[in-house]
Amino acid sequence: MLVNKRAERGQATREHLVAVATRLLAERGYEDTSIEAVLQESGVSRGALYHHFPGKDALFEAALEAVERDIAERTVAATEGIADPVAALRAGCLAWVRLAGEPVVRRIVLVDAPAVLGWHRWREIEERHAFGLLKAALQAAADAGGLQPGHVDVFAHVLLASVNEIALLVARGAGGDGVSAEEAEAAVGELLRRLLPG
Amino acid sequence: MLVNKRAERGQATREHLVAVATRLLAERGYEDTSIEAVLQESGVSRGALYHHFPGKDALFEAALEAVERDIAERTVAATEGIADPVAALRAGCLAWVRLAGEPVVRRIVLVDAPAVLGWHRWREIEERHAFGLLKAALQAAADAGGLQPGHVDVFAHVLLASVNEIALLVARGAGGDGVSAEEAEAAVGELLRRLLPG
DNA sequence: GTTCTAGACCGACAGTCGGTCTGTTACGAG
DNA sequence: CTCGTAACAGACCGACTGTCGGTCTAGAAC
Repeated sequence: MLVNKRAERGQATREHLVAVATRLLAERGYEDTSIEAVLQESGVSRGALYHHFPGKDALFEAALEAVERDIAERTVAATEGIADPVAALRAGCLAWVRLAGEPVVRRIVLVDAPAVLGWHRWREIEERHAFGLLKAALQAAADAGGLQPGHVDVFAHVLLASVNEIALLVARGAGGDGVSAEEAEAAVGELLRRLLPG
Repeated sequence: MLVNKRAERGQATREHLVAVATRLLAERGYEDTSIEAVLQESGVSRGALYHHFPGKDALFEAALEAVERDIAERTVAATEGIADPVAALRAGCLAWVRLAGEPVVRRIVLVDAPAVLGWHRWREIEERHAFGLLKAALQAAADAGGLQPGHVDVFAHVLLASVNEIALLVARGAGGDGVSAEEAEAAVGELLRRLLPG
């Protein structure tokens, strides 16, 4: 073993930082989460943090990656075993709407990420995770919906943006003036029925 | 006139600050735009700025309001004189996609606003401007599209999120790996055709 | 015309934050 | 045992946001 105890401990510190950062970022948002607070809550020193991450954005990006990996995994779990492409797409979208209701996902993935990393970089990361799954599922369902191959990419983006918006509507609805979870799921169904008729 | 020259000058200072802030915010984004820079570029003193705005967020919000007012006005200009509700909706969406291609709109309205003001407050402001128009247009077009009244609100959000996403896709496309303006406008047409069949 | 008021404006200052830099420690290779 | 290096420590720096006491001047009051 070239490295072992040392690398292990380093990895542990890194993961601990990401875990603490993810929690604080979800609670307070990027701007109101200070590096100082992350250091204090994690008990890690300033030097250690900057040894693992070049800056605050990088720490945010690591947290984002962790959240994305988690929700992508949970989304595929919700669709596995479904043979029909359209049904699988529907199940995936519903699972996504439910997941995006969690504050961690909402704040980090949907609200802060575009502003912190830029829209371009944000979509690059999503493409490697949940959005990649969605695009593949839509590709598989394209024939059934009479969707031209050239439109699959744009419609994948449209569908992603739509379910994200619906998830945020549900989150707002917790206060009363919004949309209930049932209404949202009905809306997702209606949306897919209209986007992919047939 | 109870107040005149004094209030006039105050208003001018305020508007000047908003104008300078809008430009800088569009160029650098919220995080990289310092109050210091706004002060320097505008020639206004620190005290004057904080006399007009309680903080950086408030200055951002004022800039956002100004941009929203502008694009709402330009969007209605693109739809006036169109009698058919669906055609008016289509024209409005196409106008919006074109407007959202401008860096000022993209950066301030679409990328930074949700993170700075929070998603909820963001949509409140949009509801008073461009989004309000869209919802009204969709309401008018609901019958033609066989849309249930209960779904109009959610679908208005879906449509807004979709055209925003398409606009951002076009902006990315300027680099080459994205979507051309023609493809985007075709996609908007196709989207509306599927959302409102009939 | 003098006085008074209040809103517009000023700029020094405090506190915080992100990031840097110079060490120090200890694991593991040779 | 020695040495190199990854992991860590924490003092420090420049920049930034927001505050606070004070100044100036247009117009009201008389």
